[in-house]
Amino acid sequence: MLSKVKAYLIKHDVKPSIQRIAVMNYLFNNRTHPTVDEIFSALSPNMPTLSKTTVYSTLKLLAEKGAILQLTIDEKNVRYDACIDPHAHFICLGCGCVHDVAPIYLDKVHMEKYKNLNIIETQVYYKGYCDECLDNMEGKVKESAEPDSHLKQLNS
Amino acid sequence: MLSKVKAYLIKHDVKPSIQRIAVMNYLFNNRTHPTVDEIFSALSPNMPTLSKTTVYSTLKLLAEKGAILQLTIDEKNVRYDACIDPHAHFICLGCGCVHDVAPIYLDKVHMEKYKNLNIIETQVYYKGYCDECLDNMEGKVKESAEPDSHLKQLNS
DNA sequence: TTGTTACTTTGTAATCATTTCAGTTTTGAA
DNA sequence: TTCAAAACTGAAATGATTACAAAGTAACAA
Repeated sequence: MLSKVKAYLIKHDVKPSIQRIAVMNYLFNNRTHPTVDEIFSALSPNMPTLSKTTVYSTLKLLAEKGAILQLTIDEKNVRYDACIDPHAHFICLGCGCVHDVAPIYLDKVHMEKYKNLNIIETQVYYKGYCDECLDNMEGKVKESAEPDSHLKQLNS
Repeated sequence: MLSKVKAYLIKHDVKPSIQRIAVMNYLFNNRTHPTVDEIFSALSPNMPTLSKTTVYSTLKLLAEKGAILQLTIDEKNVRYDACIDPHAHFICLGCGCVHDVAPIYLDKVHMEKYKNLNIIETQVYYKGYCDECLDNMEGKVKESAEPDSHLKQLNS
């Protein structure tokens, strides 16, 4: 079962230590874009000797090797994503949850124009309020929470 | 001269104090996406009583009111941008410089699909190496600095 | 003008995510 | 088995950001 994770690490030029397998496996099974703390807290009970420093260094290594994505959509905490296929992210300004938002394709003509920029990674972040939070607001705070001046939709 | 800045603040429902005008004016004149520290260090000499806390709270207020943009493209520091028109950002993984990358238009069909997400802000971040850094590399480290596994271009 | 009230600014202290580092353990090749 | 390199650990340091209480300022009515 974990041999798949092991193979994945090796494929990405990461030596598969117990700790690295545990972190990578957690990310495969938890697509909630967890923070370092969440990952550490989840693994710690079953791995009492695990150090948070190791979680930090492992995530850094995995991101460097392209095995995972590092998201800065949340100003408070860096989040990690095992899905490295092209897709965008949505964060709810109410509850802070982060969702995948399916593959995004940027305008071909536009991308052509910036070929010379040597882009090796693209991040698309959407910020707004999820359905659940909107329901909880029920019009009362909604207005003040969404000032027009915040509207910056980039669709043509 | 500063009355324009003043009017801009009032337009965005921000009371124009001396400090707020100074911060906003700095952002208007410095389109380098400065960090809190850069803004504070630049203003401090001419405003010896200015507190860094004030710079923090002012930037937070301005962003909340939609007068400026808050960028999390740089993992180290939050950066601020006086230009609130739709545009994307590029950060150089070598020197850390941040450039504007002209307006980006996301695929219309795609956006239609996510109308229900109540998106009120969109951020598009590109990461790569600027020309200057590429020149300095001259092929030697270039290879190791750009592993294929990092390639995640989102253009179709 | 004076008094009152709310808002803003200031500086210090606290917080919290992240990094550094030195010592220890593990791994893997000879 | 031995040994050097790599990985892990935990404590301490760092550095950005926030909390907070006190001082200053603006608005405005009496």
